[in-house]
Amino acid sequence: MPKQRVTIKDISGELGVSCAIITRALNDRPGVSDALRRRITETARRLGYQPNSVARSMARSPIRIGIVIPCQWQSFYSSLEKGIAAELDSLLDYKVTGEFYRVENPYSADDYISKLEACANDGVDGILLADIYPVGLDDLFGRISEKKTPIVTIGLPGKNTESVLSSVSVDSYCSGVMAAQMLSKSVDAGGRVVIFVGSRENEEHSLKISGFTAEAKRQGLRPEGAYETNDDAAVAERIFENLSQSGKAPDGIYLATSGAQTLPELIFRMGVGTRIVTTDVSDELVSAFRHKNMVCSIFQDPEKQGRLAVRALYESLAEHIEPERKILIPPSIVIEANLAQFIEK
Amino acid sequence: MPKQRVTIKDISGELGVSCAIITRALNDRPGVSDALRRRITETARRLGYQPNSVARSMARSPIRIGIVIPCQWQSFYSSLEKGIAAELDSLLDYKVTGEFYRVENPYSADDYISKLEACANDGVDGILLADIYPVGLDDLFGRISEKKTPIVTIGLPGKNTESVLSSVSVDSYCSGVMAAQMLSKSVDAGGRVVIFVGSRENEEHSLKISGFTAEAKRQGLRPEGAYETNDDAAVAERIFENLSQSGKAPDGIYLATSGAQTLPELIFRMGVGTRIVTTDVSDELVSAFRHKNMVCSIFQDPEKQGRLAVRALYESLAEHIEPERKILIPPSIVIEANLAQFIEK
DNA sequence: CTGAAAGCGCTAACAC
DNA sequence: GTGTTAGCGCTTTCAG
Repeated sequence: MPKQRVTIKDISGELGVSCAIITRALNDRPGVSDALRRRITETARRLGYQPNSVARSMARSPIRIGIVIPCQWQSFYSSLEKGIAAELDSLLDYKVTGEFYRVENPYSADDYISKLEACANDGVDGILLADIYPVGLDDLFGRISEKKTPIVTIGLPGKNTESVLSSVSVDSYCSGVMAAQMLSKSVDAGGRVVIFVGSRENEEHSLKISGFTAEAKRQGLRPEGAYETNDDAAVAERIFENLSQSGKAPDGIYLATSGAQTLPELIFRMGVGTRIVTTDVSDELVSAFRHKNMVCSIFQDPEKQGRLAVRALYESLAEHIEPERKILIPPSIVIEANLAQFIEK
Repeated sequence: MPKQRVTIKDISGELGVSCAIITRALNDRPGVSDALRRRITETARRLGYQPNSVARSMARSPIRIGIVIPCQWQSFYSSLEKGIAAELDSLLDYKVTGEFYRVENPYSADDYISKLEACANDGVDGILLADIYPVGLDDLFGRISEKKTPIVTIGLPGKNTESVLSSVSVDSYCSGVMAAQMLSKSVDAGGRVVIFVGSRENEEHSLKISGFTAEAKRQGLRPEGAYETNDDAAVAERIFENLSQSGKAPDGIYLATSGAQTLPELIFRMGVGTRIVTTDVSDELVSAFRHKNMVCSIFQDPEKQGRLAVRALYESLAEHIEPERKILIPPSIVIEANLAQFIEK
């Protein structure tokens, strides 16, 4: 019986105009005189009007989201896709549907471009673009036709960001800092530490290097280099063996890419004391957590990245809510005791 | 243009009955012949009908949730309330409203009972009950009048759980295990560790003790006792000083209650080497993270507990979804590097 | 440029 | 027991 919520009907009553014109005005659609539009927005604010998102999504025409994503090829992408699918699913009642466009060769910009264009030509209302690996999207956006379809990316889009509504990624610099701090709890002061990444060209990987190196120094450790594995387990293993050749294996390693998850096992077999911080949690990695050299993993929550990206796009499309330009997921620390929560999903 | 979603209209067409009777049947409401009810549920399943929650919440009458919660007295409760309020807020468009009943004296069962009854008498559709500290709810449920209003608790409800629809709490045993594992990364094998709790009578605290003690042993540490602080900082400090009297301060401490957050500062001032794991993140604690003795904090995410509790109650009330009887929040590890994400909220 | 009317999918109130 | 009607708050035709 108290103050009900304000509806457009209230505004309509207050102003003596029809509901139809009010929606148009409030949703920035054409076909309203400037004078009336101003009066409407004005009284809407005065009355404290908040659109009812439930009623809105009931009435509007369906929203179609196109998803351009590499074929599942790393565990990262399959989790990512799971998150995207989950969020799409929860938006089903809101008349949102997703259409997947799968990129066969994730190293080919051309493949991305053709899928992006196909997607835009199909007339989707918004596009979700999973990152190109290992480089940014600069090249891409220079070449695709200028549709005004909003794009949300997963992974940092590189320099050419004007055409991107929002990007979702992990806070990579923070990941690096966290790895260094965790290592410093198990490695004595003055210990030598290294970082392995996929490719330095990838902005997120280079941010991890910066964060890790800076913090390692601050913690009194000795950072001794960043190595590129190209996400090839064999390469990673070779590099590590070379490093240990001279009899002095590093005291700590931050394996900052989820592309070479077999390295920990090699390190255990070698019997060196190197403490390890890894990235994410794949099946191969699970058993490693029991080993004494394993410090923790830094979890990037790919599933959450997928969910947030869909949601940002939806809110922009449906509720006219401008998303943050850059959505950063804070990484989590995984140890043996809380491992379960990161794999069950 | 493919297959649209199945609606009750489709079922109605299929069976030649009205939509009204279909809702009744599908929502287990009286006034439908058993035969028809069966036919309806049958074809609903056959057609793969999924109720549209958006349309449903538009049409139904409002849902009122009563929230019985202590006056904010620990930081835990203010975060909890923030989470509850946030979730209620996001359910506004779904015609859900919350009414708060604040308990003045959280140590008095009588106060809880009177508020619970007031709440039930006001005719709310569901009740959210924040835990009684430090004991369980056993005493309570023995005495309140037997309304069938569903109750969701925050915190373990003790033995008398039949009357509780669901309980939301942190995974306390896991917290204990995590604390022990984190300490074992900084404390040498054979090190002596202790745990401080609020009260052993509190089921969650005693679970923390079990988890911590068992895992400390497994990690080769020497657990040397669990101490009750009654959430009194002065008591906690006195106990710690006594422990260190003989010149042998413990090598590690798990401060498993958020009630005595000033202890770390004392330990720093004493200049002993004791490594510290704390609980949650309060303002007093923030500066402690820079200290070398600080290992981490185990975050119980009170805000999330509040959100999940509201959601469980809502889904049960609105969507007839039976919640898990016991919803366990996995704790998170807080170190200096990721501190920000836990305080900004 | 503005309004009237229909309807999203479901539920509630009332007839039959 | 079952059907009919009238909305929930908003958007979307389609007239004017």
